[in-house]
Amino acid sequence: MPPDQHGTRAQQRERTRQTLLREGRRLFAEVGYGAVSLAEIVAAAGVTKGALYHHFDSKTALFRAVLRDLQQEVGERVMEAAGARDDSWDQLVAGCQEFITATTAPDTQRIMLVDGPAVLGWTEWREMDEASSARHLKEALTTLVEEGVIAAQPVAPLAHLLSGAMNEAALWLATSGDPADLADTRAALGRLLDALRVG
Amino acid sequence: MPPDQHGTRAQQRERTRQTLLREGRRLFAEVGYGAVSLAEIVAAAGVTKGALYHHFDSKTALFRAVLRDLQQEVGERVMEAAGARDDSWDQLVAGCQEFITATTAPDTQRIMLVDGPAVLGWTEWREMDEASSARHLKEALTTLVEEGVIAAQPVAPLAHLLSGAMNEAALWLATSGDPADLADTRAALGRLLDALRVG
DNA sequence: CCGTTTGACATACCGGTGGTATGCGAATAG
DNA sequence: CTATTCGCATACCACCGGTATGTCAAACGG
Repeated sequence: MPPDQHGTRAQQRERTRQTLLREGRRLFAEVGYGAVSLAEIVAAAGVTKGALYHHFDSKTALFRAVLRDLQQEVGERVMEAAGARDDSWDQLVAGCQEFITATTAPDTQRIMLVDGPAVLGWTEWREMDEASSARHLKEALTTLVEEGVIAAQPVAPLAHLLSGAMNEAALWLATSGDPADLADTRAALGRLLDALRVG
Repeated sequence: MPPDQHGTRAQQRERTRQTLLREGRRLFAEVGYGAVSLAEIVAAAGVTKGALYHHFDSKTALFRAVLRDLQQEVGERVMEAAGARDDSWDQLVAGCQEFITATTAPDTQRIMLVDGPAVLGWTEWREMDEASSARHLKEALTTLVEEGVIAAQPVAPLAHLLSGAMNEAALWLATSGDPADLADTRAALGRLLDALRVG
């Protein structure tokens, strides 16, 4: 009995779970958490409510799982963009720019930035954000303080200010549609970041 | 028939309406929009659902009215704080600081910053915010650009970045509880604002 | 190979929710 | 004094999130 092919059972389970997550993400993004019913989600996934509640404890739990995946994806994109640079300062700037780009996708927005805090509560949302992307921001700022690139100061308030600024900017850019706004925002953010450097 | 005392009728109507708004605001703030039912609201107000739907079209409409009042109050506080200063630059700083102070009240937060965008959608929430407080921020920045205090640049992206930064900061400060965080945040925000000044 | 068990779902059902249609009684108008 | 308006209560509905139970094939032990 080698467990080489412990197979069809767990495979099917995972397939169903992924389908639920996929359709849930799509519908949450399209119409928002409050406006989508479990009946719609399970219908789109081709299963029933029984299947959904077999995989997730509640509608909120499904949303939480969707959000976690999304944040992980964004976090990886940010880390990848930052990792392509050598200088600590360049890593910060690249990471911030990539974050805005990644979260400007309209689908992602509603889940990550709008419904997330409302559905899970701001505290839990913050913890999840911290675990995925805000942590990288804090680490980058800490490194820069240690290197003396930016003035010595508590990094937590700074991280929150910057995180909030980028979130709101991404939200705005998604609705503006004007490509010039993206460039202007990047420029403005760059100026704000530059303010941190020791002169 | 002078309409001097067109009286008890409209008075009672307004009394009921205000009671609904008061209890609605309290419950929305305490447990959040999704977790409070209309039954609870009308029970707390001492009326029935018939009364609520006579005054408001829907649960969302009641929330919208509550949010509008709240934003107006915050907007007035910000304008008052700014009006106490003469210099344009001081007005901006005072207004920003007052905004953070005003929106750090835990009750206000959930309605204004968390549930607001999720319930009404980010677009409508932005329009309402624009009408109450973000407009003042834009105007202050425009004035400062005209006066040459800060570098010539599009004010819209800047306003969004700052607005988002302050929103997130207020959210964070409400949960941190540490008074030092407030001071640190003000200092950090001050440094970011200083970055805008022409050297 | 076969009975038994497990587990991944489907089905049936429930209390409660936002929303609506209607009824009613007092304040107002004429 | 009658008619009408209107602020609100009552009764009711479709639907939603959540639960309890049933079902049938895959996994397993012998």
